[in-house]
Amino acid sequence: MLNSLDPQAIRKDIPVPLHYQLSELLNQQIEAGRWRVGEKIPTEEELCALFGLSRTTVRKALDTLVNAGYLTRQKSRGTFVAEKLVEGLVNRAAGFYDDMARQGIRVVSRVLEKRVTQPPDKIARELQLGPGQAVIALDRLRFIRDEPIMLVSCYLPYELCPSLLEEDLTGGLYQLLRQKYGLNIVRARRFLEAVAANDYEAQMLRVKPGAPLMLIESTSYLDDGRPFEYFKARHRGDRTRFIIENYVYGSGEATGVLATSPL
Amino acid sequence: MLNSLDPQAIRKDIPVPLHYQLSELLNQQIEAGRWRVGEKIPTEEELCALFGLSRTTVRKALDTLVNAGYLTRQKSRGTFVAEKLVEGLVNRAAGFYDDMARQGIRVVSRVLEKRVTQPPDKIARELQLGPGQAVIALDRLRFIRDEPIMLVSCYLPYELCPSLLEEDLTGGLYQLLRQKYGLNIVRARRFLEAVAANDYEAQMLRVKPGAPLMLIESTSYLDDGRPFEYFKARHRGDRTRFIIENYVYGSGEATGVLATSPL
DNA sequence: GAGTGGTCTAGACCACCCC
DNA sequence: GGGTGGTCTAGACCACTCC
Repeated sequence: MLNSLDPQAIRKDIPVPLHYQLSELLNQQIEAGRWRVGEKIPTEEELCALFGLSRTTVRKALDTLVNAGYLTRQKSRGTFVAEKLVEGLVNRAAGFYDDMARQGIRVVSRVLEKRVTQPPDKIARELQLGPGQAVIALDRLRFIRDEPIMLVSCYLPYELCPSLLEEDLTGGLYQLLRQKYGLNIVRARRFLEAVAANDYEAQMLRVKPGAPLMLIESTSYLDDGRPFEYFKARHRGDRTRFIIENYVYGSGEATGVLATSPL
Repeated sequence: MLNSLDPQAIRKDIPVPLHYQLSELLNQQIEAGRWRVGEKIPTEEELCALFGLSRTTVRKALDTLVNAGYLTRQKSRGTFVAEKLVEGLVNRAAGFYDDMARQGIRVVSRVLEKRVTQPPDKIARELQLGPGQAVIALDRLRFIRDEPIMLVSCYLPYELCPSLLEEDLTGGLYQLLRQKYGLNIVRARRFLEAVAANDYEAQMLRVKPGAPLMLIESTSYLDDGRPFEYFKARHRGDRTRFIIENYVYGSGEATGVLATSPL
C-alpha cells in the first residue's frame, strides 16, 4: 500500500477504459493522502513509462481529475494536488439526504402526504408529460436532530417508478431511485430565492410567519435527457446555507458545485 | 455568413491553439443558430477533413463545448446541439454586473463608501493578509431600473490594485480589474443564506425590516491561487433569484454554474 | 540546457446504432 | 454493413520554468 502506484493496477485485459482506470487509481491515491496538498505528482512522462500507456491516455486521465478539482496543472512545472474544496462538495447533483450524509448528519423524513395524481399544468410542463400521464406527489417534512429543517413537495412521473409509494420514504429519495429503479439523475436546474414564511410553512418549520426561508425549485433530468423530478423545497433560513464553488479552467469553461451546509 | 464553416477561419499561422479556434468558431455558429437545438452537427471526421485538422484536435474542441453544455454526444449517432441552458448561464464566475449585462440589464452602482483601511480579522484571514497589509473597502448600493436591488461591501488587497479608488466604480468591478490590472478571477466560493433585513438594510433597499434577503458571502481567487476579493452582498428577496445548473458528465465529475436572474 | 506541460499529427481498432 | 463516437498508440515540436 505504501507504494501502490503498481503498474499491475492498470489492467489491459478488461473492458474498462485505461484512462478511466488510471484516473480512478490516482483519485484513490490522492484521497488516501499519498501526496500532500500542493505536492507534485509524477510527470506525465513518468506515468506513461510506469503504466505503459501513451501520453494521450495519461493526459485524459489527468484531465478528468483536473476538471473534478483534484489536481491543478502548472505549465513547465508539473501537476499538483489541488487544495481541498469544501468537504463533500465535489461530485454533486446529489440530493439533500446524500449531501448531509456525507457530512455525517442524519436526516429523517416524515411523509406528510403521498399519492398518485394528475399533475397541475406547471408540473406537467416541467416534466414534459402529456395529458393523462400521472405523477407521484410526495410531501415531506425533514428533520435534523429532531428539528424541522425543510419542507419539500416533489413530483415524479408515475410511469418511471410506479411502486415507489410502497417503499420506505423516510431516507434519501435519490439513493432509492438509483438502487431500486436504476434511475440516474445527471443534471438539475435549481432556482434559489429568499422568501418569507407563510402561516402553514411557519407552523411546520416552527418559525414565525414572515421568517426568511430559502425557496428552492428544482427540475432534475435523467441521463437520456428526460426530466424526471420536480420539487419545491423550503429551507429554514436560520438553519441552512448553501455553498457554491465556481471555477474557470482551460479556455473559458466554468464549472461549479452546490452543496448544503447546516448552521 | 450562410455557410461560414469556412476552412479559412482556422488560421494555422497565428499562435492561437487550433482546438481553441475551432471551439470558438463552432460556438459562434451555435449561438448564431446555424443548427437548431437537437440538430446534428458535422461528424468529427467531416470536421477533420473540412479544416484539415487531426481528430485529436477536433475532439478537444468538441470536448470544450460539451463540457460547457453547448453540445451533447451520442455514441454511434453523432454530436448534437444541446438544449439551451438558462440564458447567460454558461461561462460563469463573473460578477453581478456582467451577469446582468449578459441579459441586457443595466446595473448602476452608487458608491456609499470607499477607503483604504486595516481589515477586520475575519477579512484578513479570508484574504490571507499579514499584519500591516491594508485593504480597499468599498460599499456600494446597486440599482436596476432606478430601484435598489443589492447592497454590497467588498474588500480587496490594497497592494494588488492600489489606484482602484480613483477609477469609475459605478459599473462592473470585475471588468475593471481584468482590463486595468490584468487580474483574472478564476475561482470563487460563495455561501448563500436567507436572512431577514435589519433596519439599515431595509432602509437602503426600500423594504420593510424583517423582509427576506439573500445574503451572499464570497471569496474569489486569482489564477495563481491567491485570494483576491471578499464580499458580503444582500439581495432583495423579492427581486432576485439565483439559478444553478448541476450536471454530471463522463466518469463522475460534476459541474455547475450559478447565475443571477432578476424578478 | 534539461524538465515539463500544451499542442498536434496520422493512423488504428472497437462497440454500438441504424439501415 | 456503413457510419460514428470512444479509445489508444507513437511520435513530434513548442514555450516556459528552473537550475
